[in-house]
Amino acid sequence: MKLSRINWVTYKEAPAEAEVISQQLMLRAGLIKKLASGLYTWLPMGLRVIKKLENIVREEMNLIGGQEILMPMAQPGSLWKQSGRWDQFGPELLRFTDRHHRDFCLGPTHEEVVSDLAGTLLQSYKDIPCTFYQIQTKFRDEIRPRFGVMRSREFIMKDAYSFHLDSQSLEETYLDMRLAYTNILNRLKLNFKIVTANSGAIGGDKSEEFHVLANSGEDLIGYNTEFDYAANVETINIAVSSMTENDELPGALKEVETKDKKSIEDLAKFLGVEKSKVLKTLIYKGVNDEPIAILIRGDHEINPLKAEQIPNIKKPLELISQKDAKEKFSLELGFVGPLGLKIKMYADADTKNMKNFICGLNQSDKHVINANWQRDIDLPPFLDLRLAQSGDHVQTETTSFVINTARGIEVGHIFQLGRKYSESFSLKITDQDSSEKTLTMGCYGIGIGRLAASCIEQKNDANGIIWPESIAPFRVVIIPITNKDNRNMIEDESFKIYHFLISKNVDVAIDDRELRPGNKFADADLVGIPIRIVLSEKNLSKGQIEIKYRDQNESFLIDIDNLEKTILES
RNA sequence: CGGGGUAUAGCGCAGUCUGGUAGCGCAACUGCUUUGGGAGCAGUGGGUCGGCGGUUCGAAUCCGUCUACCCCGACCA
Repeated sequence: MKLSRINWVTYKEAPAEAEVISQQLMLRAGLIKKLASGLYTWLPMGLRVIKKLENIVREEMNLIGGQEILMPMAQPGSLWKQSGRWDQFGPELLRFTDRHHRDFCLGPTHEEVVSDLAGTLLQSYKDIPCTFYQIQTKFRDEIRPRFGVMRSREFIMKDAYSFHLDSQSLEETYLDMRLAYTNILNRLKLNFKIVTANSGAIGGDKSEEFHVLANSGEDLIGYNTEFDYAANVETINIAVSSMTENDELPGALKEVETKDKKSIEDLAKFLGVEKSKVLKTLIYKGVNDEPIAILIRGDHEINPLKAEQIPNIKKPLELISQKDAKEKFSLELGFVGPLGLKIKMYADADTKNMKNFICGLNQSDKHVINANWQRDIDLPPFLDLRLAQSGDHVQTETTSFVINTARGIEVGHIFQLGRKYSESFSLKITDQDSSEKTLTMGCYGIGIGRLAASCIEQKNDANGIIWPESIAPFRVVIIPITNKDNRNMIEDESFKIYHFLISKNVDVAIDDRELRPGNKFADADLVGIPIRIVLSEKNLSKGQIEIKYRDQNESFLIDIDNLEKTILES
């Protein structure tokens, strides 16, 4: 490709709204253009990256026997009502009606459509197991699109669905898929972890997420490398209290003025204590308008997935509003505490060993110090209700250990769905013995745009993107350095090399634009082309050309005769 | 959905308080010079100042209203 023929514009400055490095560099390097919140156009240079990524994913899917299909993005609402997700999914599902007033939605995922397909395509035990996949645009009306293509509303995703007679067959395909995803991420040279996960809105039995480690990641992962353990903190059950019992003697319960100290942060600072000395009381909505209190240590956070297990609590978990608290239940938020509180209470297990703690007194601007269980407050049920933190102990079947935490970008998610959809869509086949059997399913997703962004998050420098060779927009760029006297000669030599590399199937671009060398170097670095070949009069006169790899600092000279060997073997 | 902010040339911004000829840098275009890390000189084009309404002799600027975009929060009482 001649770069003079691509409409490619680069910028020295990123738009002010670009927050994370991948978003800044994608915009600066002319890979994407924003259309509206969470909607991006892939420009010619950027789409080359996407197409290469898609092909890597496609190759790995085909290797494990996946069959590529393409399903519609607009989906009939009737299918979603059949699965029950029309009501479950919430406003992320973009709904609309057609001219006949029929309900439709834009597909955020395709379990319904593929189930409908499987109902007609799969008849006999001979038809399974099988796996369908597609690479397609999804739409999710995200509450807050962010970070460029990392969390956009419209995005490209590879989604795959497998059908089986029994869980053993499902497990086999699941493991194939797990390996395929591992291969994909390895081919992109990404540093990632496979973590056990919650299946969320998709539903199902077992699931794992693939997280690319990056500080800009939106998820928190608890891990222990020694024990080969990694899990989304949401799923981690905390086995051992991080707080051992102490023999502190109970002090006298005492009321304190705490004017306007509504947050734990302010309160702890005001009283000169650690946040862990404070018992936090959170009031959630219950199913029948009856509030429920959760007590937790001041330095801990509620795990919504665990809290939603509390009987009669509203799902999804929702705190009551300031207004309702005051008007309906006479609660002064910020000063609520278990002392004399008349509503149903549950406490996190880690509060059990707290002694002489601080809590609200259910009056404006007042807390108490030296509160103690039993003496002052009847024991509530103690449950594991909090999010795991770095330093927490995790108990597995065989052993226990301490975890660290890291941030991750969720690029892939694989599920063993079981029969959730096959039952609502009556997916049955005839078995060998002529009996009817209900199918079981798996589903597997990987975000294409998010993979591209992840690569940039993990590898970049002050000059721009450092792509892995497998997905760079071009693998090699040739830059001729000319002046008016040697122009024809240098360009001839450059095009000779260009055509030679094309004949060897090398993905090569030549920078034939009317620019000074500095601009060409800057652009090549910014867009992250892995190999740069520079032709200059000085080196050509010795029969040499200069090679520089994007991820190394120093360039080196080679004889032109050695070009093929150098490029093809690198 | 709640809170905060922004909207002026393709991008980054000033001008708004105190109403009076719409500016700067980068980018683009033309010419000349230059050609190993985002060139220099000279010149050129590009704006209904987010939309609508109001106040005023006069509005980017003041008032009202709508819209879009961004940030924080939406579980920390």
